[in-house]
Amino acid sequence: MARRSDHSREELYDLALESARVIAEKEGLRGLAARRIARDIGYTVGTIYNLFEDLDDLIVHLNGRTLNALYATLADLPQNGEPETAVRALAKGYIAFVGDHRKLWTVLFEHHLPETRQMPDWHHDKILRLIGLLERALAPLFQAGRETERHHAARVLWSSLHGICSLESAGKLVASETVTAMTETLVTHFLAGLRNALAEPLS
Amino acid sequence: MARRSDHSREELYDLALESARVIAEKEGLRGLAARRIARDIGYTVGTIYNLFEDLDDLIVHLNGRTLNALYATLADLPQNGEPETAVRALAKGYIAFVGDHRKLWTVLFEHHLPETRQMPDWHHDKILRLIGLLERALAPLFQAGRETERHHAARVLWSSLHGICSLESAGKLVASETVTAMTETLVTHFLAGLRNALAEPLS
DNA sequence: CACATTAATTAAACAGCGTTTAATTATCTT
DNA sequence: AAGATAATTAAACGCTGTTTAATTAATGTG
Repeated sequence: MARRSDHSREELYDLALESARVIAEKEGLRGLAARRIARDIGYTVGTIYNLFEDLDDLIVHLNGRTLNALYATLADLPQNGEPETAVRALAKGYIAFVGDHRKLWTVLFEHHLPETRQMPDWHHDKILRLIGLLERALAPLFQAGRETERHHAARVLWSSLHGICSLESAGKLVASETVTAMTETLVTHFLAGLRNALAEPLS
Repeated sequence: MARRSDHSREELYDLALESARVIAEKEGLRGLAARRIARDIGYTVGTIYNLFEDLDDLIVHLNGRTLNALYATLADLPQNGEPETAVRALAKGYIAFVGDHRKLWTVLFEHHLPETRQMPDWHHDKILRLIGLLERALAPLFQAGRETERHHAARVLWSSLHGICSLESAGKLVASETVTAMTETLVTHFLAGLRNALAEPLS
């Protein structure tokens, strides 16, 4: 009924997010409830509210960890010289991550903060870091001084890949198309078109 | 306290979904509550549950109407001969729809049924009908007998466009990139790459 | 027209939710 | 040892989705 020294603040924070992760992997956003997480870690709701602003905040932190995990799997991928192979490797890794942690990944994009609140900066940074991997993969295609275009192209690829996985995962594509085949088509044609455009001196 | 003949079943169904639409446009998924819709239309929750299986079902029907509205705005777009211009027109219309009905459109993709349940067939049909617009726009690029490839390419474009709007709308792109610019890049390079691949007799 | 049936509607209840509050008490500071 | 700090709890508030039994209006039938 009062201060316990069973766990440090950091340990509690970790226990809560780990419990949230397990729930999310099993049941998605619908299963994520403050009281349930509290019960899981052997505390009461109040402790959750001592650790996090509210449930939205907890989920944002959970999503931060998901972004970390995604980065970890993509960051140590072999990044060859050819943009095509590097981009394909990243896409393959991304798709594999989605397959291995479907519900967790879904929470990442299914959860929306109320519009009065915005994502913390560190969340944006984690996303930037991921897109940075694509930018690096694309680098050989762009001359120095063309960082803006590279930046832009990486975002288009990132978003498109997300869209493919997202619709497929939500069953909103209705197709027998596999994510892999669609991504292959995207990467092939987009990069071909991009290469071609960059070869012409016009733009 | 019993049967009223203020409205027919169809009228009630319509009132409920219209109320849901208004709420969703203003407050998104978070505002959608069975009791609130009931109150809005001057009935009690029980009536909502007499009309719909549950709240998920109601939202699926709301999303069906959103898909209808989207189709209505895209279907009567001028579809010129050139795939590039037709696809661009569709993309522009799509982006405009998202801009005009952001929250409503977000509900469409933010809402996920529990995995034990699946979307009704008519929902899939509405999506197929939309993708069909893209397939038609791409038609001139493909020879007869290449419907599978056309089908496939349309899905890739559709998903990519969705991804761009989705991440931008959720503030998960962090960029000053406008949706329009990203879509322009996507369409340009993807179609250029596609055209090029189709010109080569190899595949 | 009367009576029986059907079906819409309601109020009430249940169990859960997010969040806040005041009280308690273990730990930390002095 | 005493006082301040901060973690933890139980309890409450108002909300939620959903189900239930009761009510009664509309409908079908003789």
